[in-house]
Amino acid sequence: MPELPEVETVVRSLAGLAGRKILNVEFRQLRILRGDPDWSGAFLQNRTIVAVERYGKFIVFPLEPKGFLLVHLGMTGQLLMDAPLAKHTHTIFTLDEGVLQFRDSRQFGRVEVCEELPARVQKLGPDALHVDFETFAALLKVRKSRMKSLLLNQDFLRGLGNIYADEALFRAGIHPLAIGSRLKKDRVRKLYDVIRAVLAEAIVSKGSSISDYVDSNGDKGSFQDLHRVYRRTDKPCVVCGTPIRRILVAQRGTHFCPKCQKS
DNA sequence: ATCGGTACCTGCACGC
DNA sequence: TGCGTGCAGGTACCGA
Repeated sequence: MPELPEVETVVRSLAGLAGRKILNVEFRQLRILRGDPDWSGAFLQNRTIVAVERYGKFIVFPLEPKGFLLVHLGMTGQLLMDAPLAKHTHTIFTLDEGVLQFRDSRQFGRVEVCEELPARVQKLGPDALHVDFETFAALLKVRKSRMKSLLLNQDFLRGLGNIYADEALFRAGIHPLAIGSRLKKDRVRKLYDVIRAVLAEAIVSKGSSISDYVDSNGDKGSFQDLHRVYRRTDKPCVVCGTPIRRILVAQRGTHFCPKCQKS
């Protein structure tokens, strides 16, 4: 669920945590903790949260005097401030002011404590919202995979997921099965521009809430009302009226207009 | 080095 | 009502 716009919205809603001290942490479900619970709990105790940042789809809490708390929301993860504990509350952070909890019904999300950002996180591609055009074009030029797979690949570009990959390819008029390295420069430019546009618009709408997504105050986003192809199978294309098709690419539901989107 | 397929979970909508 | 099926915002890991 949570892709770049949703994670950005959560991060912004947690900005007030800068300066808060972590007094105690309770790991109720160890599956979602990456690392040793005793070490992680002891490391976090009495550390101060310096800031709340986004790294692709990761939420990063830099700590003083050192280290990081990382949270990935997976498909259904939620970070909530001062909310009631619930069935799927897996981690409870007691702060000097307030309580932060991690909930995740599907348990695909992860909480991780580290002294340095792990290599697998550092090696992710450039951020989808901040990459410059020349870098984006150069990376795309050497990729032979299908565009949909490529946009989902965080090692290529970090931040996009299933919703915004489909929405961006539609806006760019590019077929999800098109091969990256074969795209002409003007189409690459168009794709670059619409990726930034759709992400920026989604952030303004505070993300897309399909079923679970909420920010740390429990508020839903509204960008789902502005989706043009995602989960609009058989509905008319907003541009040409052709029924939107759904196919599987890389095992993910992929929505596109067969008339507007060309290889 | 890249790529595709599979596994990991719970919950919901749907058809019978 | 209940059951089986398919689907869901993600990533890690495996083998080709």
